[in-house]
Amino acid sequence: MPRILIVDDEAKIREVVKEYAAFEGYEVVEAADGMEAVEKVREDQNFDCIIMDIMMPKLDGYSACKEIKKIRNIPVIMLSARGEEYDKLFGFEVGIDDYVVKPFSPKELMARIKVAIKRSSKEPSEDIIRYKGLVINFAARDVIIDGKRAQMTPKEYDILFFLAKNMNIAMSREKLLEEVWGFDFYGDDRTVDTHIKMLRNSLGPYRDLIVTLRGMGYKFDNIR
Amino acid sequence: MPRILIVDDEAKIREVVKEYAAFEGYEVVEAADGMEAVEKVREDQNFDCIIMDIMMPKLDGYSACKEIKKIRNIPVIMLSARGEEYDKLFGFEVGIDDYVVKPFSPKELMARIKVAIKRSSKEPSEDIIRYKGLVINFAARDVIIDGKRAQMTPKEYDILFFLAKNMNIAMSREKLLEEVWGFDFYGDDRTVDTHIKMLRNSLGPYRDLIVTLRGMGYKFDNIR
DNA sequence: GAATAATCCCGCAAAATTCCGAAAAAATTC
DNA sequence: GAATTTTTTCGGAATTTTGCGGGATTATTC
Repeated sequence: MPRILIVDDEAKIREVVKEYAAFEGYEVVEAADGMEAVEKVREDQNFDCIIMDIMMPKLDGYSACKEIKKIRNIPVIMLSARGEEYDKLFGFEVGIDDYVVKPFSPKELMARIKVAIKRSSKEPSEDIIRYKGLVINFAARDVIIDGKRAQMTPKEYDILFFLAKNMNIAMSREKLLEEVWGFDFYGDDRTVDTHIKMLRNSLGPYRDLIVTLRGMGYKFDNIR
Repeated sequence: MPRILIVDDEAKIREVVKEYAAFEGYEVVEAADGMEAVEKVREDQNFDCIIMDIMMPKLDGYSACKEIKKIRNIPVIMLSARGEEYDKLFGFEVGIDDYVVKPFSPKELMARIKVAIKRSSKEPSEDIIRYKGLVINFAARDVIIDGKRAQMTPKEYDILFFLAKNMNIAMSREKLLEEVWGFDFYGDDRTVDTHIKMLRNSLGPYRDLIVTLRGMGYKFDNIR
């Protein structure tokens, strides 16, 4: 269930949005001003979208948006009275994602929320990649295969991480040598083959995720 | 200078948009209906944004958008009368990127165009060519034919990628040998023919996209 | 200095490339 | 429009390349 945060000093507007959003299946949290919104985001970072008025006491919508974006890149949809400067509204330095004019159609707002969430969910975020029982944790530098931690050599980790981070992107041996070994490696191309071989062995049932691109190189591939 | 395409059957609306857009520094191309828009995109693919009405003769905005997205992922902003179904508008299966209600504020429209262009330019240029059920993914180095991944040899990939990247441009055998094989290839011209033959077999139902230019060479051709 | 990792080497099987000749298709000439 | 020439396509076979497994050697780490 996606969570959205509605920020407005008018309780009536919050109420309307909440009602529609609940109907759409969102969990709604309210905030009465920008300050409160920033605090809520700080406490509990997993909002999927924020709807925010511009004119608010304590901290206005622009400034609140800027602060929130520093914490986490949550899509922000601004509400404002007609006549505001559009240039400011969409100012990318503020980071506003979309914008609805007051008085607004709740249906339109809901549609825009949906789009904003969809769009943000598309872009890569996490530091963890999962594929079935394979979990690659970049930060922790470990790999879990069907619940058990995989035992890998440093090079194997490096190659796997590099390929996984560039998922579905073809990598030539030269590119791999450059990126994983470093520019100052003057060795045989075939060294890559050997390490891929060992990596595959370490990956056990997921060995097929590393696919060979004949005459070219390798790629990490989770498609099909 | 960014190029935008304005599609509407009312000349007056096109005129207004054109005026504002010109002021913002855009190059504007007009189309009077969906069919014309699709054709324009096919001919000259480098529009940065498309503004399109929904209600139009010949081909409506939805269908035109769908067609255009097959050719290339250009951001599309829809114009429509208030009261349209928002769900449909933002239907992701259609691929609409944004939406403005008629009668609209030209300033708002300009702001949204700016955002749409900025957003699309930010995302990693998708390096994907689509034609009906054929998807060529350069980065992943794979080709999908009607949902199934095609199995191709390195040379077949290389030729297809080269021809697809130079879509609708005639390529002599010499040029192909030079670009795909490399300058240091001293073999028979007819080698190209054989590989084209195999490539066509691999392309199955899309074999006709590789057209023969008698006495000259080949080209990748998505027209008709 | 023993264990572990990384690199290199060799050979085989499979895959890919090239070449060749014949058939087919298109263009040209009569 | 038939015959001829040119060009392309097709099928197959010889040749070359490539990836990978096994294993040996060298480097690194504790």
